[in-house]
Amino acid sequence: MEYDRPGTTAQAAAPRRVRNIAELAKIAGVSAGTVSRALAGKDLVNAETRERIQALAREHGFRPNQMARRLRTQRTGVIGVVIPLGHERRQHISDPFFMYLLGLLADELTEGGYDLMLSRVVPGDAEWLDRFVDSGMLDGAIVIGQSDQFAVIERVAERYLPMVVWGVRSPGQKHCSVGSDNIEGGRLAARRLIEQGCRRIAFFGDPNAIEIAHRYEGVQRAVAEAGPDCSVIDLPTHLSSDEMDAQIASYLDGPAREVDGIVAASDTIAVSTVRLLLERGIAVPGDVRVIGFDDLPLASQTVPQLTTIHQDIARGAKIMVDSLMRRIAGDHVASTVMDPELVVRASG
Amino acid sequence: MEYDRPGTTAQAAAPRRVRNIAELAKIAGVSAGTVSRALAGKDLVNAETRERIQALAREHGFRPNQMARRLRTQRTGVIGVVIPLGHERRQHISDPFFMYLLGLLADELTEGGYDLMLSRVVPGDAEWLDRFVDSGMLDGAIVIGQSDQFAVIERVAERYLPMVVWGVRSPGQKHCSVGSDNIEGGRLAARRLIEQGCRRIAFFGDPNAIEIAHRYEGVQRAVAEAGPDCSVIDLPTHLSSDEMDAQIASYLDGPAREVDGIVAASDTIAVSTVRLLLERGIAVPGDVRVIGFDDLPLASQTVPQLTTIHQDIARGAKIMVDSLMRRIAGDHVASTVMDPELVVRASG
DNA sequence: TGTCATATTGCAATCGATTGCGGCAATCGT
DNA sequence: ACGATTGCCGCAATCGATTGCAATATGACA
Repeated sequence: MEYDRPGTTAQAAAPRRVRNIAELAKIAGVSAGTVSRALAGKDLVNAETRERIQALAREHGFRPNQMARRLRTQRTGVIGVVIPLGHERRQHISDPFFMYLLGLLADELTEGGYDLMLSRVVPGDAEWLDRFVDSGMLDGAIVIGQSDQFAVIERVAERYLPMVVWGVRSPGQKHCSVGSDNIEGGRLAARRLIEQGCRRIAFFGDPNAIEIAHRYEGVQRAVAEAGPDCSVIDLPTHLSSDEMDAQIASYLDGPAREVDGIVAASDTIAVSTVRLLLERGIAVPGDVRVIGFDDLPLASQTVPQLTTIHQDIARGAKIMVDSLMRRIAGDHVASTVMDPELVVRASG
Repeated sequence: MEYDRPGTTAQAAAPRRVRNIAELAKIAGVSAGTVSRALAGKDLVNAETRERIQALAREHGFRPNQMARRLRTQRTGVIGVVIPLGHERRQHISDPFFMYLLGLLADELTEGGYDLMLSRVVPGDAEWLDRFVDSGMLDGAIVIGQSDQFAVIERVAERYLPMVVWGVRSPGQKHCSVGSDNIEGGRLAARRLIEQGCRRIAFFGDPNAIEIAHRYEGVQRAVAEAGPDCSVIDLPTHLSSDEMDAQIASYLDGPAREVDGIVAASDTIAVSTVRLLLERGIAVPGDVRVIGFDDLPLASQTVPQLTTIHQDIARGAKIMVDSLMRRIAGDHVASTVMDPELVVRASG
């Protein structure tokens, strides 16, 4: 009574793995070309043999090598996503804004049958973006944030069309960007503070990134419009996501001690700021009002919930992917600037 | 006086783009093989010609096609990262835990010269993982979370070695996993609640994912150990990240009305829970204590800060990449189980 | 000057799938 | 019954870089 003869069973259960089309062709008794067509489901091959070949492929666990297919077809089905971390000392991808946008992009792209290749780049030289788009692995590229690499992006955009960038649109800019009106966003934030009675306002953020610079500019404009009794505190710039807490603390204990309103360049900064204020016994929004930027999910999860400038990031992701698809198809697609909105919650 | 003759200058400034090695070889007056070796920096070619070719490549903006190189060398330099969303209805990648781990993995992998290919998969059939690892584009694979796909992962692991999985280790398991002792974590959380005087405890999470099931089991054990006056409230299971708020609310207003302690299956759930409790005028931790799981950055950013079970995710990421590298090299690497720790902050 | 070692470079096969073109047989039309 | 059409399939070139081996040139040495 041998129900299970080792070896025999194993062999039958798991046939020798087929590694390429030629092998499968030999087994099926047809040519490689036919197998290729059959697996692709083309109707140039007889329906019967097509199914036979597909069954054989399944049985032997065969799947065509994508690398070869892509080399031949010159189409990779991969979109590269890259964040230039030019203005950041330490190198991490785990910024909540970026992660959130990345997730949305992944959803949109997989929807369209594309894979997503993630590359974190710390621009050491001027060629980082060239290397990325010339890698020959990409059908298109998405750049998240211009950081301080505007010129580099501009140069590459001139010769590489299927590229879309999250960030600001500047006059005369060549590359296709999608983003919010950051100046207007900054202005909205500062106006809100001013309307609520704030007079000494601080901006927490690093203007080396161009988007942040725009937000700061918006704040300055709103303050200027408000008249001479209203002012912006000048702060030392660098606010890396690395030692953010310590730096914010040094602001709060130093030059920003006198402020009654803070515009944070991002929700992440706002959240930390609120927490540090509360730890010092300073009431939010009682003593100091804080306004964030982005309106990430976390903005509504904190206590107090964050008053912030809403960017429609989900729509932005959709537009980016859409614009990219059309650029891949050869269309010329213009930049998009979305309107930011003030969302009043509890912190400011 | 013609300083600038249009055409001539343009041609000199931007030479015709070279598309492949053969073209560059023709320009350089050597063979394709030599160009390949020169660009790879091998010392088989004369130093002088090597530099000449490299200069030529730079001048013409040429970079070898990675697809072809990878086809030939059978090495892609790409690690695939996939999250199976088996137990989730709606499909989004933007879960904070996943995003955080992904960021860390990206950092580790890019450090080692690898690119990262992201794939969000909603397992429709049993072949999703086969397709992924057989795509021929990957040197290795990282699976984040076993979801309800344990069996599938097990099957693939038996024939595909370079794969590492974030999640639980079960007795006799074939695949290489890295994760925390979730049962112990659940127990730690419940013990803490019990020590603080809680007697009616609820667990918020969906046990269809095996890790969550383990955490729940830990909670049950601790409660059982605490004696008969302590109990766990039974809740309807599904808690998708999609409509989390509404579901938590329905718990709080329904079956969990009487609880004095809550173990949340993740910090995300804990944060929402705390907020919803506070909105109902229920004090945390005064009336109800809440303990999270993961200890994500956001756990220390909320008010009140979250008491939670700490997983050393950064170390986990490092170990995963490390294990994967060694598996790619052919080593057999065992699973890793890390010890979770209770971090007492303010919520519980 | 002849022989042999060494330094460079060229040649051509190779990775694995795709696809235009041509061939062959079965079927159709008259 | 014979030429024309159609359906199905095979052949071989192709995508672009890599690499083992052969070939050539150069220099060293006796």
